[in-house]
Amino acid sequence: MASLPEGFRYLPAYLDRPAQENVVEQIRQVVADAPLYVAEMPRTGKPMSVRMTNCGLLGWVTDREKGYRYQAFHPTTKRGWPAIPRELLDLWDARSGYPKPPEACLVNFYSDEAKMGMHQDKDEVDLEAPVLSLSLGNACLFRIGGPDRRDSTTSLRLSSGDVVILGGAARLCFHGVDRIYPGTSTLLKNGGRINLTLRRVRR
DNA sequence: GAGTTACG
DNA sequence: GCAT
Repeated sequence: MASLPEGFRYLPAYLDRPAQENVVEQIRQVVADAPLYVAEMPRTGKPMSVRMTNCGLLGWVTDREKGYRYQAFHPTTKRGWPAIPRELLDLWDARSGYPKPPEACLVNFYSDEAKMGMHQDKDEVDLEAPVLSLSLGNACLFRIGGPDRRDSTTSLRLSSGDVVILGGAARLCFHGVDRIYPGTSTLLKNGGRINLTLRRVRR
């Protein structure tokens, strides 16, 4: 029986349905300004199955040439990212336990076929701040291990409205999304799943 | 190695 | 389908 790392917090059904609908509307506005795009793996240029965009002062991006990084503008439009919606800033204030505001909100859109390989979030300078994640739409099978890629892992089904926080020892633990469960939510009319992750990037 | 696949 |  594998155990979850210290600092991992799971808040099931943290947002009720009206609150989820509210956030989805805010994210629709973000996407209207900063369109979803297909990110590329460093060096190989292989496309990721997840489509992404960001809001906040900084956004996490990746492409073949420059690899993983944070930057202040959308890779396609070259415009600055839209602001993080107030509801998400409030969520951070309520649950992160961190005094400074988040600078980045990565918006990952998973089609019903999309996956995310096991990885660490380690492109932030400030690794003391937790990463706070909100799931919207179809459920997924989330998996988290330890700080070493070979560490044993635990799988967890995340549903719409669930919040997960990676802080403390969990902050640098490998994690990923093995599958989406199609048709498990009516929140998004066209299916799929949205994951929002709030991060503090700079000290 | 933020992908892909193969094997129990 | 799920763990690795």
